[in-house]
Amino acid sequence: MSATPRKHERRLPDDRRRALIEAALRSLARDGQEGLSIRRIAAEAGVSVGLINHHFPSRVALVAEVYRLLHGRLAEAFEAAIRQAVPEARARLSAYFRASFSPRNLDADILHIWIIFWGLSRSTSEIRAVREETYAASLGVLERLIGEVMAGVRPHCSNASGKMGRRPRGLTPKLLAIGLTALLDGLWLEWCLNPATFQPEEGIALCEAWVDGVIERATGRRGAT
Amino acid sequence: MSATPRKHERRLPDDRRRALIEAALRSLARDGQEGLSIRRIAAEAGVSVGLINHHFPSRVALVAEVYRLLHGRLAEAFEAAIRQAVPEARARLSAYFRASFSPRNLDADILHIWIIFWGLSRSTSEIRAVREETYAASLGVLERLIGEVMAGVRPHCSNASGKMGRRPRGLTPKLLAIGLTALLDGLWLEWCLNPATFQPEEGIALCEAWVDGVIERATGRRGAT
DNA sequence: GTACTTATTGAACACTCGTTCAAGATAGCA
DNA sequence: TGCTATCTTGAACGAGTGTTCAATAAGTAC
Repeated sequence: MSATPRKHERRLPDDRRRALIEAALRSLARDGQEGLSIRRIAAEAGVSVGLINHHFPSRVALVAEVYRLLHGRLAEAFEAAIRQAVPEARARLSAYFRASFSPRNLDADILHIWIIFWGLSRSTSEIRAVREETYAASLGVLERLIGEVMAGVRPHCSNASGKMGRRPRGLTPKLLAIGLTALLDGLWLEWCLNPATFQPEEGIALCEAWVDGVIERATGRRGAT
Repeated sequence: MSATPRKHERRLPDDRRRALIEAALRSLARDGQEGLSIRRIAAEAGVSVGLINHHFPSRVALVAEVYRLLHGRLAEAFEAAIRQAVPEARARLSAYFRASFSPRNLDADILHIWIIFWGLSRSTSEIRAVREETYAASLGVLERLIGEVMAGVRPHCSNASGKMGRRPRGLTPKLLAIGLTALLDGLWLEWCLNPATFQPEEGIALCEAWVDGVIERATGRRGAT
């Protein structure tokens, strides 16, 4: 009646790689900086230390894959939220904000991982490269949405007191996307350092106000009533 | 004829402490995360490893002092810029932005140190406490300026902390200060991760647009610019 | 059932880490 | 010129690091 006394289980390289990446993500979420340790990742995956270097050329190669996985999950969640929204660009931006501050994404343990990645990207060119690649992708999504809002879709908010100032020059959709990304990153950062600073709905309100105020002004048009 | 062959120089505790804090700051700026090492800090200060624990109870106590020093320098620079500006609150806010993106403050090596502090504040309560303390101080400065801009109050008038005016959607000066801080932090972060993403004057333009658009809207008044 | 490929193990290596503490050096004071 | 207080040194310690690699074992093909 004895079960097979296997000492370990062999898995296909692709399966094992994915399992290691996900274990590393959990280790990072659980232990922060210290979760980067090969031994902790191996323990989290239920595997010996040596296995990681059998599937990844180095530790940073694994971390880079964790970066890609985490970005992919977030990007997928945001794009799903956008797809489910009303087709107007302005409404889709709102959906993006709601997704950004939804309980599902406001996970301090996960958000802290970005801080670790940012720290690594200074000295580790491989991590820096992944950051560039994922930042450009995120920026592109926002740039397109902002461009659509500026181009023709009427803002659904009204501005009772009508006079607009001079049209600010040089606020291109790309620069505005950089600004909005900075605002979002800054709010995420503050929220994960101290969730008591503001409420999620206040974060959304700040983003909405940014769009209503800054994009509308940059477009040089009055808000349609 | 022979110079005294002293093996080391004794210094007063306060002098030595300050020298160690400044050496730690240089070490952090030079080597990033690895610059946190006691041995690197000691080498940067031209001192033996053991001395640090003679003047500081632990390594994090020293790092906390570096945090305070760095914040103090930045805060001093910003407040000097504000003081030198025209007394109108809006102009002082602009001076704050110009100081924020001046070449003197846009030092990637220094900005990277904030990332290290943010990372430490997750696991180290002492660092987290310093972050709270300095964040609250920075926020207070911006909150006061934003409050004055919204109220249309001149800086020398005593500012009663009563109601400042109608604020349609709960965008209080404090919440707006949180948003502006997030925008500034996000822009600093992106700039130090990749200085090629935007130019300093573009960063200033984004902040100005934020004030012109968001604060104006929150106040329910038309633009002052 | 045997041969073979290779996923997996874990000890070993050569570091770095923060902290401790006995021993030594220095400056002020007598 | 001692004497003394204490600033300073640096070896030692125990623990942790990423990576390497010979040995092992699991699953597949024959």
